[in-house]
Amino acid sequence: MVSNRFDQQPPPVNIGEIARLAGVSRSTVSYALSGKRPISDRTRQRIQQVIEDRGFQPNASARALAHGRTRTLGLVFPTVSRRYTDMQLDFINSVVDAAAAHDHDILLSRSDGEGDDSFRRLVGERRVDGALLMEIRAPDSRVEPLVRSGFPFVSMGHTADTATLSWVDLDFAELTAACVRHLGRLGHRHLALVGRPRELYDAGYVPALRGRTGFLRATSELGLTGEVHHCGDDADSGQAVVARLLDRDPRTTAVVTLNEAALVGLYRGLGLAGRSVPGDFSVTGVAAARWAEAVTPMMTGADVPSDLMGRLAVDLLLERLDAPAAAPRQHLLTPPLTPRASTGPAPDRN
Amino acid sequence: MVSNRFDQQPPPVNIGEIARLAGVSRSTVSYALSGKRPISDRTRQRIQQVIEDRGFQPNASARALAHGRTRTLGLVFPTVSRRYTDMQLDFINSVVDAAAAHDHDILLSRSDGEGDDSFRRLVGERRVDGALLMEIRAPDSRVEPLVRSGFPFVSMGHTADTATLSWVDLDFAELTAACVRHLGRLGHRHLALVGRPRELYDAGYVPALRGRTGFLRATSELGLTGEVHHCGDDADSGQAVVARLLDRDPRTTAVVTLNEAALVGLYRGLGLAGRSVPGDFSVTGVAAARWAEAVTPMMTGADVPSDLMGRLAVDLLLERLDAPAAAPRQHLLTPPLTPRASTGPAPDRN
DNA sequence: ATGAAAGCGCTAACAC
DNA sequence: GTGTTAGCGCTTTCAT
Repeated sequence: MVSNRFDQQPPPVNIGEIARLAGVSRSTVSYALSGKRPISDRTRQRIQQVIEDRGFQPNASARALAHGRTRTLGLVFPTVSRRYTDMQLDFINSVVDAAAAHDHDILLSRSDGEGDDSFRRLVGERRVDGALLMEIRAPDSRVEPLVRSGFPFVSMGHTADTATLSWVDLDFAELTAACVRHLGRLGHRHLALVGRPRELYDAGYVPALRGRTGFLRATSELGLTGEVHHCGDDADSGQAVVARLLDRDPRTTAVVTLNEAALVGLYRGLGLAGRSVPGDFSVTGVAAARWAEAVTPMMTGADVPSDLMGRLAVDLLLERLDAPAAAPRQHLLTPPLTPRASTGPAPDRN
Repeated sequence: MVSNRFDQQPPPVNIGEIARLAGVSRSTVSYALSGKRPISDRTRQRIQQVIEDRGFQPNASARALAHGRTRTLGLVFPTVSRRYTDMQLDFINSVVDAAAAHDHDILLSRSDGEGDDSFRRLVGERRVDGALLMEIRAPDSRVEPLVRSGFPFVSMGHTADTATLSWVDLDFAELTAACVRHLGRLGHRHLALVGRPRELYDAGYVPALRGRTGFLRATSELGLTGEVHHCGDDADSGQAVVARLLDRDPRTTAVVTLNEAALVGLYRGLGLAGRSVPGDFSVTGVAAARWAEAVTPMMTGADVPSDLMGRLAVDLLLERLDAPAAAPRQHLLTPPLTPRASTGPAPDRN
């Protein structure tokens, strides 16, 4: 046993100690802290003084046990996503900040539902008051057990149960459709969709699915051809998909992309294929502004408002916690296309 | 008050209920769960049965209060880093997984130390058993209060107190030096360092500082010129820094970069400046393999082992928790340069 | 305006 | 091998 600077663990001050030193009862200290009943100025000041002297801070576990609230929210990612994407990172960030603004903390968990240890700890052991489900899929194994147990949650993305659950989502169908219409107006007749990795579709990842639906519907409504392509979440895959889509339909003059991580590679691939953007090829889609602006020429597209979404999700969840009986609410967002420099008139082909 | 599916909150089962149904005392149930004292097979089975029937799971707050351990670790980012970098994302991921492997959860916090609400909740209210400090700086306002209070923590990156604290770090000085020596062997005489954003240096961000030191020492030892440049954490800044460094010393034929997010832009800038990699310009540095492999030609460099580092940090912290009196330990990692395609002999200049 | 006391749900020392 | 009981540190009725 080596002696070191960690030895001097200070005695943990508790509310009883404060009460004793201030010459009052524990309940008085508690009420002085919560303000839930009137305390004379004199006593309050004395208590305040002692609290500051001893640096007292109420123990969170005790408080949670007595009060029934942990003031902690769970942020639950499915295990399929091995790595977080940039967009998810933004969410984590905004969720942490939004929660902090309400004196809440965020507990991170990667789990798929009931069978999962982490999930059990989170909801079963009541480590958190509510959960935020990231990367929602349909069906999503996390949803059913939560609904059944009445555990409060908000999902990022929505499944079939639109009206009975609380969620925040981007209207991917409408966003891709808007991209298609934009390209249609510019005269493009042969489009391609650059989607997310095949695994996500197989896993029922909703945004990807809805994006595809919107794309197919819009192209068919406008009488355009539209080929759908999967694409890995990385630059190399983006580069590779260009060759595939030009091979599948050489007439293609524009793409709509839902894959921001592949964007850099997409441009690289187009360069290699001898297509210049936006001269003879247009690119648009849905991505964080940061990605859209990282490429040259910068991409025209719908910017994902991660910050807003994180904040809305936290607000919705806290709302549920405060009023469990109130009707669930939803936010379906449709950010406008931000015009940049990656789309132009379809090249002449006669 | 609208009625909905959330109304049916099931009565929370507790250990007393289980004891009653199994016809034993609460302590017996507790011991059956923990295995801390022998239980007859018959009783254990009966208890087990009831537990499964009612889906009982011990309440985490109560357990934490009684046992003095929350089984939660805090992951603390300073507020300066507005967004997480890719590397930090990898850490978050690996830390969450490593913690989960030991039945622990991760609480996220953005805070700079004592004055901070989030920090107070975390350590003051004892929401977590220990903390992992990300993005350590020198001086770091989070360190002193923690040391003073004897709160267990491990930092990613190390400050002056090398031997008395627990930390995991990359030997940035040695890594940049290795890059310089590599370039020196290839005949390059005029180098530049592409660093991190100026704010990080100003904030005393240690990896950035040590990287600079190693670069300057190695270049001077080898009689090479070496110019240091700050660079924002994004592609555009990477592109911009190329112009700056070629302007400062037009003889420059190689760079060492510590800035992975700027890498794509760095390549783009070199292309615009008419330098081909590795024909007439070499690029090397420290970055996650994913980034090094995202560029063409792929970057030769030291790959950051985020996964390993996250795991080591969690192990170190749990070690501290189990044996607070043991001497602190450290891991200083020096991953080897992975040869790829971005470095070559210095171009002839006569 | 304040105090006493009964929990919150669990663990563990102390019986037997 | 099992039960009894006293906490863990706080909140909140119920008294006064």
